[in-house]
Amino acid sequence: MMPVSGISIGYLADRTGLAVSAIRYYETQGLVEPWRNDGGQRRFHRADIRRLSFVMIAQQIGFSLPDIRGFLKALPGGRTPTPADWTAISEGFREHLDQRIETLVQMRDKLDGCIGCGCLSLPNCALYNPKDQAAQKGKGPRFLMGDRSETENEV
Amino acid sequence: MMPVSGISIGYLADRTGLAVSAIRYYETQGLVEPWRNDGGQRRFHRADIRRLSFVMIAQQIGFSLPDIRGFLKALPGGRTPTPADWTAISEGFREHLDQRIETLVQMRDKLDGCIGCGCLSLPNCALYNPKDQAAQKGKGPRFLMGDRSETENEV
DNA sequence: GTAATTTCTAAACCTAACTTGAGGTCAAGG
DNA sequence: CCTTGACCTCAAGTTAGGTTTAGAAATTAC
Repeated sequence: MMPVSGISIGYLADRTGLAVSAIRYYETQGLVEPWRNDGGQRRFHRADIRRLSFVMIAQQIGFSLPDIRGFLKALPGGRTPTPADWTAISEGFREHLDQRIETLVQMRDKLDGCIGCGCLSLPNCALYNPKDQAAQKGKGPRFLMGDRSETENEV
Repeated sequence: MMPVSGISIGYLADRTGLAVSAIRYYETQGLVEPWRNDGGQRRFHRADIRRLSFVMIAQQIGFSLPDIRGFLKALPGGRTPTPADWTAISEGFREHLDQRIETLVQMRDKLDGCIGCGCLSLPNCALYNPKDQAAQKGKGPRFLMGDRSETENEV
């Protein structure tokens, strides 16, 4: 085995495309855990290139940094994802993506309906109402677009 | 015609489901333009219920407040969208949604590819690289997941 | 052995979209 | 008249995900 001298933050930044400041920030968020050399500078594992790449991909897919920290912590020993880990995790990613897509498609369908009928009254409209907001109390828009029930002479 | 006395911010909040503070904020962003009564309190048009509902829908579809202000300003006289306006605008909304969906679907396809091949080297991976970031300089992850080229004994 | 880079820390700053708080006013009911 | 609730302004706080800055110390390059 070669000595594990570790790589510098600048090299890691080059290899991942992240800013040095971003990597330091990720450390505060528990996404990487470098050690320090004698001079007090951070040293990273080479595998952290892969680890941070994983972070970047997960972000693109829509996960927050706390989410991602959760994924990483769930791995045996909190290690950086191996190929096998990646296969398992990416299944979950796919489901997340599927859901996001599904939500948008539903929104699009709803929008098409609104265009088609032209009524603009949308009492059941999901557009402004992604998942839960509707059920809250008696509040919320009752006749969203166009409330012609009361005296409205304008427009 | 009845006198246009206008509605209060509290009533508008009730009808739209927005917080009073949010409506005041929207005013600072140029999304509504109430006038004041003798006591200095805001008075809104009844049509502003519809106007703010429009704002909420556009937000759900992914537009920023400045974007939305643009839509509203583009309308004749900066009026609240009428049914006819809505039909025209919603076509544009649909395109925006289509694009968002398309982006996610491409990401999903890419992800499927990564799962399938299991190589984890992703030199051309679009996942972390939504649209432009790749072209910048010589930077960026070169072998994203797993850079086995140099001495790497750890996983 | 210098000079030029890199890295260090801590705190402040940034955007978006709001909320909260302090301190004061306005309007309606009893 | 007095109280209560809705409203007012302005400043500061919030969350997410970072960036910027300043001054100092470590490392690398020549």
